[in-house]
Amino acid sequence: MAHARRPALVHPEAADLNLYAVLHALADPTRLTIVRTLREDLERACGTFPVSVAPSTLTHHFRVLREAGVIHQREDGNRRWTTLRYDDLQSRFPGVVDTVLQAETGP
Amino acid sequence: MAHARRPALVHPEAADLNLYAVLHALADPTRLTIVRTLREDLERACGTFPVSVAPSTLTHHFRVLREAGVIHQREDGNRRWTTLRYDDLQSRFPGVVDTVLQAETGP
DNA sequence: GATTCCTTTCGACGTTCGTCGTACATCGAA
DNA sequence: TTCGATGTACGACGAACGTCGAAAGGAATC
Repeated sequence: MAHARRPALVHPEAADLNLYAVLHALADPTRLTIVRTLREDLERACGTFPVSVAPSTLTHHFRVLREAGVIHQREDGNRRWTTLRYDDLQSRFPGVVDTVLQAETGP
Repeated sequence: MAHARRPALVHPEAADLNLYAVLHALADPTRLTIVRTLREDLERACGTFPVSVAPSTLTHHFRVLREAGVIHQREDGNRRWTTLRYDDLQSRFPGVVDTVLQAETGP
C-alpha cells in the first residue's frame, strides 16, 4: 500500500459543476488572471503565475477554483501543476469562460 | 424646491461597470432568476418576480444588481419598476449575460 | 545527514454576504 | 381619513470571504 502523502486533491465531476460556484470563482481579479494564464499556457506550476499575493493566499484561490471545477491540479514531486478544465467547462457552460475573459480585457 | 422623497436611486455609468461586480451579481440563483425574467419581460414591478425570499431580502438583491449596473429601477408612485440594462451590459461585456443565462438552463 | 525550495495548513483579522423580522414611508382606493 | 398594498431601512445573525504571517511538510539537492 502506498504511503499516505498529502491528502488527495478533490475535483468535482464534470456533471456536478455548479454555475454559481463557477461564476463566483471567476468574480475575482486574481483568480481570473490565473484562468487567463492557463487559457494561454496549458499547464503551469503554482508559483509561476503573474499575481501579487502571499503564497498562502494563492493556495486559497487555487482551492476555490479547484473546488468549483475550474482547474485541475496534479502533484509532481515538489510541484503542483495546474491546468484549466476547459473541456469540462465548455461542455457544461458553453462559452462562459471565453466570454468572461474577453469581457475582462475589453473590446 | 421639490419635496425630499425617497433617496434617489444610484445607477453607475455604463463606462464604470465592473466585470467582477457583475459576475458576483450573477453568481446567485435568486438574482439570476431576476435577470432571466427581465430578459424575457422587459419591465416588471418588484413584487412580481418568481422568487421565494422575504421582501427585505429581495430589496437587498435588487440593490446588488442595481449597484453593479445590471438593472435599472425607476419610481412610479408606490411601485418600483425594474429593467435590465441589457444594452449597457452588452456594450461593456458582450455576450456575458446571454451566455450565463444559457449556461444556467443547460444545453 | 543538512539544506533549500515549493507549497500547504493553521489561526487570525476585518469585511462582506445572504437571510430574516420589525418598523417605517409612500401611494392609491374605499 | 382610514386602510391595504408596495417596497424600503435598519439591525441582527451565522457563515463565508480575501488577506496575511508563522509554522510545517515533502521533495530535491548539497
